[in-house]
Amino acid sequence: MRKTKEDAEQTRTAILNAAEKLFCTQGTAAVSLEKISKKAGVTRGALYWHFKDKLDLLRALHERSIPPQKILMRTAAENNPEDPLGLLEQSAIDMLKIFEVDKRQQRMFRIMNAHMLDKAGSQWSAEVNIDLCQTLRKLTELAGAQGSLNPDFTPEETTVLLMSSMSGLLNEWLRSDKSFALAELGSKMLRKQMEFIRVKKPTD
Amino acid sequence: MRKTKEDAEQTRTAILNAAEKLFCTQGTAAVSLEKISKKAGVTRGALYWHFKDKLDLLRALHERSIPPQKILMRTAAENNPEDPLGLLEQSAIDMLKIFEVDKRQQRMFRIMNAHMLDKAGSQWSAEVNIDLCQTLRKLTELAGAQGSLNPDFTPEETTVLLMSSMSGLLNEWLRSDKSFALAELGSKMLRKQMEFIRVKKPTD
DNA sequence: GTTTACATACATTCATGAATGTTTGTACAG
DNA sequence: CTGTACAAACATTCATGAATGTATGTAAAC
Repeated sequence: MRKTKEDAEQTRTAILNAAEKLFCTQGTAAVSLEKISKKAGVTRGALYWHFKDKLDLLRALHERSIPPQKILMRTAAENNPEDPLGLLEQSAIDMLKIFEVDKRQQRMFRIMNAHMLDKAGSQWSAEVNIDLCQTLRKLTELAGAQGSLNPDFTPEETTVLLMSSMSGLLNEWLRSDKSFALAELGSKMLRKQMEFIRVKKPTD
Repeated sequence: MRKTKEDAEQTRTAILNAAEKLFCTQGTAAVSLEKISKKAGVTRGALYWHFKDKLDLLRALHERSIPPQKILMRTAAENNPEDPLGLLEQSAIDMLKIFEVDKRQQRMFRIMNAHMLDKAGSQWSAEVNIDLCQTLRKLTELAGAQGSLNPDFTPEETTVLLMSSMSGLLNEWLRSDKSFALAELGSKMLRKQMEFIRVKKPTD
């Protein structure tokens, strides 16, 4: 039997990994705690030692994952935006590149996406998305204030469009079983979108 | 006690309505057949008379709903496309307008979206989306063949972009609790997107 | 009288959570 | 350095409830 702290931590992560994969493929409701612990090579006793219940497991999964939105936010928050829209575009592209190769992010995206309805899940997801929306709003409003935004679109509308196209792209990529090059096509799309989001300068 | 065929049909639709609302707000896994029948004002016996099990209920729900994709497809298939991209744009706008006011479509979109993982749900959803993709592909390839497509994008890429932005827009609209005018903003976005999807004709 | 359209009752499965048992690491006394 | 006490890290067992599915009852329609 294992007893050292390293081994305990190893068990914990084994449980988390098993849960992540099962949740991703079968949904959070369909997979029992026994399935998870079995896949992790332990019993339910171990699971209940490390986690209070299924929701606690989900919370832990959510904690250890770095959602793609956070990455975008972090990049956008760190830099001082002298060119908000350019920063936004680059951050989004970076996010796509990371998401494309990070299986954990992909799984968590699926899990949290499907778990939106189940009461508790909406809390975290909503929080994350509200944070993201506010960051985007800040950047788009800054762009609007400094006159680099196409007057056809308000900052709010721009935020909605960016949120939609990004989440839609990720969803479509996963649903189509990664049938296209995410970062490549996404970058192309973003560049074109930025063209009409930016102010038209026919004669500068 | 009710016994006529009308009454039976009425009971059936009452069950479907109850299921639709509960599934939409709480997710398909969280709501039991008893909750559904109770909300419908009947017992589980009635439910089991009309439907084999929960999946059969979902299938019936899916059958009686006209998914927004179907509308787009129908419109696109009926008309003979002399201007594929224009037809596509108009069809998408029509879809948005209908979706914006049709609560049933909104609920079904939520349900099917959340049910993607639960094995069986993916079957129908996948079928619908494959159908939609193929129709879009047909139109975009036609546009490509007749030279109205921007050479920067292949027909496949265009299909992906349209699918992404549309589904993303619907998702964002629902998730933000309808915080913006769907058809209005969607039309604006589509018009701009079509500008860069269409071939640039600087000197015609 | 036969089938429809249910309601009621019951059997069964299954996940959960708690309670308890067991083994091992670890600290400390001597 | 050795035995002992205690707690961590699990495994095992059990009780409970909830959901499901089925079997049966039954009144009205046809």
